[in-house]
Amino acid sequence: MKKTKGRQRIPMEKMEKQSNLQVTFSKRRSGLFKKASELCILTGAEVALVVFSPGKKVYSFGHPFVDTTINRFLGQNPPILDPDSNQLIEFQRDANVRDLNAQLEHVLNQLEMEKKRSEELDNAMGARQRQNWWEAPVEHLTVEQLQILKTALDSLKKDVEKETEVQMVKALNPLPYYAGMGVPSGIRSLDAGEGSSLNPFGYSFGYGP
Amino acid sequence: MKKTKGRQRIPMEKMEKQSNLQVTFSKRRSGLFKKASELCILTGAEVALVVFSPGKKVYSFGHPFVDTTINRFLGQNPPILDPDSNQLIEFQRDANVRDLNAQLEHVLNQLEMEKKRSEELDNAMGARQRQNWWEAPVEHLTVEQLQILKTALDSLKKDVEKETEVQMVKALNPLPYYAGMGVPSGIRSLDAGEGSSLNPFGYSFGYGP
DNA sequence: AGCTATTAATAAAG
DNA sequence: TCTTTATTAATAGCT
Repeated sequence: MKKTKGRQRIPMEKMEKQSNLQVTFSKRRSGLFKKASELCILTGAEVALVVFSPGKKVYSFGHPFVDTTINRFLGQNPPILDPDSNQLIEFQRDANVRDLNAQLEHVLNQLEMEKKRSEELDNAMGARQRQNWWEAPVEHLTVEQLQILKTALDSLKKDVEKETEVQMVKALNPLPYYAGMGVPSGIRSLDAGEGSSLNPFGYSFGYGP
Repeated sequence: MKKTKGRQRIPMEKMEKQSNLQVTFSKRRSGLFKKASELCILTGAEVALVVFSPGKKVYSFGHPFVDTTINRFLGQNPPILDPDSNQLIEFQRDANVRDLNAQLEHVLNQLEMEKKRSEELDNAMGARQRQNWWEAPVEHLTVEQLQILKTALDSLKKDVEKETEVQMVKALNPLPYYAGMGVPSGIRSLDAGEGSSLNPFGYSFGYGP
């Protein structure tokens, strides 16, 4: 005997039952993000995907990054270099190292902005409201932490850049073309609640051996 | 007898055969856009999707519009927020810190994979081939550098996690902001060449020539 | 959060 | 590219 009715066709229209809507959103969002990442992996396409849930929580996915792709779409960024031909694995690896560098650069920039924003908050508004909210004047501490973080990232960035530079020289020698963009993708969610027990990126990639 | 082999499982990795890659991109792009629109219709979710093909042609989909959704994501166009809620700003910033953490996590994973790949290369194939390629046995040095990088990232990650943990506690005060539910959807493509005449959900490809 | 019966998506081939 | 299979993948309805 059949244990369940199994999948049933549903009309393509706004779901009314809140319960079903919620679970359907979760399932389909997962599927959508998976499809997006697969498209990137399979074809090397550049993708930016932003989704606001019915509950207004935001989820995003990007390859190589949400922001770079969006900026490019907005016509404000130069196109990312062509991955083109199938090449020696070594070169791919080198490209990936460069990607890490780019990614760190990205994170660094974000951090810079966060720091600025924190400082602005500290200056612009008194600590009163935030005290009410957190019961503690932790803003300065936060700024300091961010500063420390910033420093750490800076030195880290130097390391990566040094590494990258070496690799670049080696890679540029025998190869006539210049390429960037490798495997990396970025995904993030401002709220994991609706995303269930997914990894920090809100979704699991089929990376790895 | 079977006319075709039907669908076959394919490895989730970059496709090498250009012919297949092209057709796969087309098919999967269609599927992705369809899924995105279905998610909107079914759950009323707000979505922005931008895809650059391997050939750098761009396709986009948005509900209610690509731009509005992107702007909202970028925080440029904050939909009617509580005038007195600096909490929202605080929360946003906290969320961004969490994003940084996620990004670092991602970079870390990438680095891990790069390291593995390097080691595999060192073991699997002798340095002979790469020597021919680069004229120098620098592979070991690279691995070491990656190792150092890994360590640096690890400690950095701890820092961020600590910071994040603090912020999380403070931010456990979700504040979904208002957003109007728009009916219209918009989709556009800067290049119709790669787009088919398919139009399963009322979105159309191929503005312009 | 798991299961299973179905439907939907899609890799191959024409 | 468009159509037709033959399979695999996604997911609606339950628990």
